[in-house]
Amino acid sequence: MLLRTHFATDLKNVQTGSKVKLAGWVNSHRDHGGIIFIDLRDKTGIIQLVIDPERSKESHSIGSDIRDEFVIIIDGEVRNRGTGLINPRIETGSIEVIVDNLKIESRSKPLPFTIGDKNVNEEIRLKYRYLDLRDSEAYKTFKLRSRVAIVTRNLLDSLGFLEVETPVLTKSTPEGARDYLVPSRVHHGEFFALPQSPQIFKQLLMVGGFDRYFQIAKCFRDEDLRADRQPEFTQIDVEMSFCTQEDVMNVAEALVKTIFKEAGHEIRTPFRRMKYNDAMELYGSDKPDLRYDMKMVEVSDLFADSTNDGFKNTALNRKKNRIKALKVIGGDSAFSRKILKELEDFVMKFGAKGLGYFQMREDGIKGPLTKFMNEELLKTLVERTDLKNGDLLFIGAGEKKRVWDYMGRLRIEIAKRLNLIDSNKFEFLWVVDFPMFERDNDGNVGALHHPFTMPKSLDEVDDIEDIESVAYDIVLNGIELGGGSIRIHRDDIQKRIFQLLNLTETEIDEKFGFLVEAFTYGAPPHGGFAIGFDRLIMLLAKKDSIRDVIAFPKTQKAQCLLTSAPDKVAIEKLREVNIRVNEKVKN
RNA sequence: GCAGCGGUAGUUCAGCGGUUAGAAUACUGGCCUGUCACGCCGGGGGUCGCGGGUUCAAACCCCGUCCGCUGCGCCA
Repeated sequence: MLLRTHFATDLKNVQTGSKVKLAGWVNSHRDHGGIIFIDLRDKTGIIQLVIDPERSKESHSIGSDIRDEFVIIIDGEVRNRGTGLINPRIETGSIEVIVDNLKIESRSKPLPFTIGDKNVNEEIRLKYRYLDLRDSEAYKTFKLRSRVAIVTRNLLDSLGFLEVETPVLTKSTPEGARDYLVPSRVHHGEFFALPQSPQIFKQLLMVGGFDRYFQIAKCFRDEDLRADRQPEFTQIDVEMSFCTQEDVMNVAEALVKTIFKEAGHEIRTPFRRMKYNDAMELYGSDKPDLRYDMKMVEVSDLFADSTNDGFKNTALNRKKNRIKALKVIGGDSAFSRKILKELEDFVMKFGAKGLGYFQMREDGIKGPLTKFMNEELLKTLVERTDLKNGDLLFIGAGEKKRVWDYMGRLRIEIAKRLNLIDSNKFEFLWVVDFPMFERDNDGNVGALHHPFTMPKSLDEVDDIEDIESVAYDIVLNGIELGGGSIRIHRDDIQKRIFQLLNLTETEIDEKFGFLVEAFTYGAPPHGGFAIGFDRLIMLLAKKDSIRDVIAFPKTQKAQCLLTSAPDKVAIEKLREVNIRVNEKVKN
């Protein structure tokens, strides 16, 4: 026998007078002493139940005991509500179900918070995540997530991609993020690592001749969290053989287009493209938000002739430094002295020594820096930046990476403050031609993308940072949605890259020997991409936090408040895996 | 690791050195046959995150600590 015949909102399409069986939660109840109203909720929505003692005395006596969030199962009859009794605020507001038989299936204690109340602290909502998920908006979000996963599988299947699962217990590799480690019971003192991505395995699948692979893969990185970063997350991982960068981009675009269509958005392909270097010079970011303009303008040459030694010396070393101007249309009136100070403090957090500015007024260009420039230079500056009355021009000067970074951040900050961002827009962009290597603050050379990326050339160059790679990122509205590259498929090139990354022969052999060896047995040229699945859903669902699109997310301290994981384990279990825990030592 | 904000009734908040710590809502007892956040009358409910200090007196000031959020570092 069925426990229910319909979901709540199905009843819109049911003949009045039909006998139905319904099941769900009591969303709210209104007991008038005589008649009782219950709003019954299931995953589809709400339907009003009426319990009338004249119809069913027994149901009425059970019904008077009912409280919110009880789980009930009822038999009843669908009927139209009388005139003036229609509730336009619910989908089923013109009908109701008169109850003939009522069963309380499961009782509920008073809830710690009201279902759907978004003002409740996240801490309490995460502890009772199963209650938070009862909200219909959460259901909608996860329905979207499910749909996107399904269209992803269908599209990639239709393009000849094979879904393959790669190991979760795998090998720790030296580069990249911190690994989550899993002790081996069988091998004393040895550990598995959880994969940061299936990168190496998917390349080995190409060597295995699978030609086209995909996976909706869980990835793990033991790094500190952000609003859009969780320690375990999901990516759509794709790899293909005998392909060019164009082939990979076509697949990625087709996939993104299909996904957005499923979410109700028609988007145009192909996406715009921009070289990494242009992105940095114009927007100070490798993931520029193109929903608003505000490009940076190079003004080093003008300051080279200024009478301020600081600016002048910065300007003269064009290889190392930049002086960038950022125009804010109408910014002179929009930004008070106090706000200018706030913006200066803002950029100084990111290493700026200060923030210069010019103001365009009725009677000419003003500002603290005008005294260092002659009329001719000021005139050129106004022309080059197309400065109009009422505009403000910010000037950032210093080491180029630093200037790119803080002026890029300033651009975003100003766009937020002036409401320049159209939240309904989707601006896609391919950022291409990434550098192969990058030096960190200590001067150590690392791979910008990852060490399996094909360099455009390994010929001798002045600076290792000048070597470009066949790598590309998909950027949407200033967020890195995903990225990929053409990979190295030759053992000699792969070895050379590891050497340039200062790995010793022994390290290469121990950590990546199996990969390099695989390339000695006939490896096809290959490449691919990965898209951050959670971030993608977050954007489509217009959520501010990745936690809203993950069923059981972790807090910023990487804990699960629902299960209290991670947790201590019994000493016997530790002994079994040959681990002893040290006392906590401060510093 | 660092910075900012927050932690007071089940929940959301007010109180910011001086009676017995309040409000709304939730909960609960009673009444109520057309409500839809039902209504009306009554009732109960607090480790003011935790520990220490200053003070005649601390939810309030100081120090430490824990937790949550946002960001920085970190995240090939």
